[in-house]
Amino acid sequence: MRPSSAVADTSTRILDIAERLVQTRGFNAFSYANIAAALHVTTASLHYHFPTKGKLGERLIERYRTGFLAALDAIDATGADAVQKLRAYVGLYTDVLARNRMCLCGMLAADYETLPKPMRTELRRFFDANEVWLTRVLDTGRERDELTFAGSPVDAARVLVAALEGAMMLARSQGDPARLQSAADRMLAGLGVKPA
Amino acid sequence: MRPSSAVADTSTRILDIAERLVQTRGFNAFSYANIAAALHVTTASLHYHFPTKGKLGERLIERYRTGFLAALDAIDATGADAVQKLRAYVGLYTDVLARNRMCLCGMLAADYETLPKPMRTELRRFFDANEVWLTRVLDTGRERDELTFAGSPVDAARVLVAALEGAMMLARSQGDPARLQSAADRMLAGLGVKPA
DNA sequence: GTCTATAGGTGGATAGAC
DNA sequence: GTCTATCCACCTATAGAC
Repeated sequence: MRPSSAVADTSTRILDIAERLVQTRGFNAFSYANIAAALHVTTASLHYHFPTKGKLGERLIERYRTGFLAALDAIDATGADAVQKLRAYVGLYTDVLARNRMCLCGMLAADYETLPKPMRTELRRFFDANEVWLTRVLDTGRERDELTFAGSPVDAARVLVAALEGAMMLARSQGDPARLQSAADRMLAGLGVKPA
Repeated sequence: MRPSSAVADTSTRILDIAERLVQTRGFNAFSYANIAAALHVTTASLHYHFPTKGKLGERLIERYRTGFLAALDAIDATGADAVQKLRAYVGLYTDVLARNRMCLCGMLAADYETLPKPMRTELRRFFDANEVWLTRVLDTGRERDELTFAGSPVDAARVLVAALEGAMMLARSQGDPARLQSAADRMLAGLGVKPA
């Protein structure tokens, strides 16, 4: 999920910086000039790698989704039970906030109305994939009596994502990062996960 | 909560238009030119009423909070029980989305890092006041056995707000407004509110 | 791949006439 | 209160040299 510490190529470094800017400021509040300054190059140089801001945005979401899904695969690979998987899933969100960032796609969801169509499509893909994974974990977990909750797994998955995204935003603006973990604990409790 | 249908003075009309723009596009994606065009005046004229964009933003949040708190007072005035109050509270959010808007303060929470200090202060005030009301309803409701939930009322209030704000954003970007009500129903069920 | 230079547009904001 | 005119900073993007 985090950029490699090895020296990366220019495109990657551009994406790393742009990602941080979107995660903190939003898509409409950063510029090529911001990236150029951080990278000590000119804005013309950036356009060689990403012809338009929209294209840069598309690659940003695509890469974020890939990294996120890789993290979900890694959780699956541990062979943990549903409870442990959910705790690890929540950890992906708390880790982002711990680095003083918001979820890239949560930020872009707020910017949705102003995004070019291809970015909107990429954004939907992220939340769809996220939901698919979470729904499967919830469904399987309940079948195995590791989890307890009423209603459909997909609805439970959606409200969990919503609560995490919302809590992250509110935690920042209320100046209290601990509220994210607190919200997550409550949501997990509602799924039959006992306090750690 | 909605602008009066009677002819309003210029300052009010400016706020009405700016409010809609922020609720759909965010604070950094609207301009004085947008408002001027909608109002058929020049941007210079707008600066007479609101000297800076930051001051306009402050008044926007202040007015939104006042309207929101008035709506909460109206809910209290009905003398309804906690269950009915919570349903009415959720209705405030679904009404906003039904008008193709986001919560003004949810949008500004995403823009938080880029906001001038006075706007940040106003924003916190909104969520604090919101939380105080909701906490009281939850606390009283549980005392009277109208609600059932574990943990502190304030934590329950916070996660409910987070879920509603998050669900509103996701409902829009996933093109499925019904997800907000669905998320709300789930959250209320977790507070011991039986399906309507 | 990165640069200089620049285009063409939009941003928030102000001075001063009416 | 609203206008015209204008400032200057910033924006995304391109052309063409190196």
